[in-house]
Amino acid sequence: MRLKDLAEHLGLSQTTVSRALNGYPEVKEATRVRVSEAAAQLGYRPNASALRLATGRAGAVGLVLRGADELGPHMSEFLSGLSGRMVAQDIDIVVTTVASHQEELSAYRRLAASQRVDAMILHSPTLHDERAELLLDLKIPFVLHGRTNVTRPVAWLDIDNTGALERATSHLLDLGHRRIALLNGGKGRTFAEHRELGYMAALSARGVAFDAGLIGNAIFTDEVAFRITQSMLELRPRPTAFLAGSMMTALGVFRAIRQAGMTLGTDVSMIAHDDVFPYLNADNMYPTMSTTRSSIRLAGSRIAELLLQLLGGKPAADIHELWPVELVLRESSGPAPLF
Amino acid sequence: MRLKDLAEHLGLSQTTVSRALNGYPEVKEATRVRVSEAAAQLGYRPNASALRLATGRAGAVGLVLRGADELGPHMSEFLSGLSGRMVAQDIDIVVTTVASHQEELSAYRRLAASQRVDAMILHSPTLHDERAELLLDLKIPFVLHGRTNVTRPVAWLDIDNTGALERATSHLLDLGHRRIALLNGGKGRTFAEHRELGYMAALSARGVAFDAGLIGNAIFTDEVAFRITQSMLELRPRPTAFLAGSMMTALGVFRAIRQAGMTLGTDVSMIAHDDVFPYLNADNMYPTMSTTRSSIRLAGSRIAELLLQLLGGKPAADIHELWPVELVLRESSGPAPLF
DNA sequence: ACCATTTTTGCAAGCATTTACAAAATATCA
DNA sequence: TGATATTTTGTAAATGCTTGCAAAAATGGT
Repeated sequence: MRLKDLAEHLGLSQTTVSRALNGYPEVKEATRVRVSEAAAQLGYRPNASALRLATGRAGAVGLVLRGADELGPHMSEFLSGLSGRMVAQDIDIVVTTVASHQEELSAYRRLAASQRVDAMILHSPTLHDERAELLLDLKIPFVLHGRTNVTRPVAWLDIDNTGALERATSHLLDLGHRRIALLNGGKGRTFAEHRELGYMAALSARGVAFDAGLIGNAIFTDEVAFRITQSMLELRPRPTAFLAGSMMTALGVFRAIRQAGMTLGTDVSMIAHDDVFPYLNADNMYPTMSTTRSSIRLAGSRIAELLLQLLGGKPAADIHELWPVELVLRESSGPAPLF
Repeated sequence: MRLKDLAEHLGLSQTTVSRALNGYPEVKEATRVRVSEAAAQLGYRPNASALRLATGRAGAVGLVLRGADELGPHMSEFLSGLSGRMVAQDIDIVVTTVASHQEELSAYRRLAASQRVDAMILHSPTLHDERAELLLDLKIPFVLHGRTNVTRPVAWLDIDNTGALERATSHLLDLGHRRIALLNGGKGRTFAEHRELGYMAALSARGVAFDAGLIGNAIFTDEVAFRITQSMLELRPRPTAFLAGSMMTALGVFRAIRQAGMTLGTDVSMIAHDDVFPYLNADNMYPTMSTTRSSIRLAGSRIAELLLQLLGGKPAADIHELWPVELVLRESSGPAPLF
């Protein structure tokens, strides 16, 4: 069913039918109704390729994922939020996975040159991100989930990681903890650096010495967190509190604490960062988990919105959002133990 | 940089340039080289929309995901495999998320009517799957990951869930276990039904009574598995072995066993299904985990291949692959305890 | 009933590619 | 050296939509 067929069926020109369906003002109301009904009845939908060629818009946004580690629960939630909003505008999300940094850069070049997407989502940035520079050079609009240091204006949405960690760390210090472990993300990643900044700021505000041995930089998985926690618990004096970078990390820390015969919330405290996974509720854990919380799904749908604004012509320089992070205290964080 | 520009730059017609780049035989070798070099030099790539309109192919395949629960680690791995293969053919993967069954069906209709994709990937089927029927009605080619009962021919790739569970269950029976719990996927889902079939077959082959209380049907997450295991361990007589539907499930079972003060591999045994996640290695666990193993990532890349064959004209009826599942015995499965 | 507006519709030219078909250039052979 | 076969290139139509501009129809005022 092409536009032409529909037009013939109605005894109208393609022009009129097209205008009726696209809400142009110069078409008679009665005609519009007649056209809309016929279109719905016959299940007409414009051919996407033709529409894209005619309008010059790709009707799609791109998302590049590196390896499977980036395609974990965080990205899943984010993608849900993103897609939910995009589907309403009939904009596709084109997902590409790449295995290396080089592959990633050439993926952007490919997408840009073939005009497959109108814009990109850039995520998990490093402090100085080559990908952002490339996208700017390629003049392909994008919204950054996170932040990075570039001179040219960039649209971004980020959560206040520094503030979150500063508050969480301060709270643990208030409870008497002095040996506080930080299970952070990979070195160089902006969010991890920001978190470390907040952690350090809180420590130095109290004059508490910093111990590099209490910082772990790794991917956020159960297993990895389990190992790191195990070895940290063997330190003397051992840490009495843990800051876990994600809920997955928290599960690993949890396991290691239990395996060491200790009890979470009394022997050891923990505050985890909660990206709000529907299937991993901090309230339902034993003990319930104290968290710094910010919905990554919400971030996804908001970024979709920002992307639409960007495509609508709003300057990237005017698109910046820094979301505050809640600190929710539950049972896993308690006073430091007295040895 | 359009084809026209490139052609003018070379002093050739669009036709010749197009043919040179697309490997047609009737173009002189010297010309082809000259064109290819200029194209590479100037970074020319055909405009995707124009190419799609001209060829009538969408150059994309669709993947619809329901809610975030479907977008977990399994899908992530699968997607990696799929994308890795598709990128080589310059075929996009268009991802849509939907919140309800109705939304899902209309998503297919939308994709089909607008000819946004050449084919779809259908996954997580039920025994009788309405979505498969719809796709068949819409005449949109698809490859099914799993199996379903439809009369018309369907291309599919599945693993031998029945065989896997039959072997795993038999092995536990050999070790003397008589109360074996099955933590299965949602009721009605084909893979879950197939697994139950294998489980039942093994039981009845030994004349072991079936107890409905030992079967759990739920999503494969740590938390849910933890709860189910906890309550099952309170049964008297309690189960002495667990069949876990996924590695996430296994982690939950693990935790519940430990929390109950029991030891995995001696007090309780477990065999888990391992979809091979790079960050969750059965060999690195304590104790190491016995598994039924089949790489879901490999399935993803193979399905990409099958999809290409299907688009190449191979009849769906000829595209069926049933993969055997390995049984890898490690430390988590041992003899039944003597009470 | 006529003219001037205003509203509504249609014609045809894009958009960037592919690909029948025709034409030109080159090679082959007597 | 032509005539013929073969290789190489070009012309133009087609893909299905949008949209500038022109034409037709309806409306309003006198």
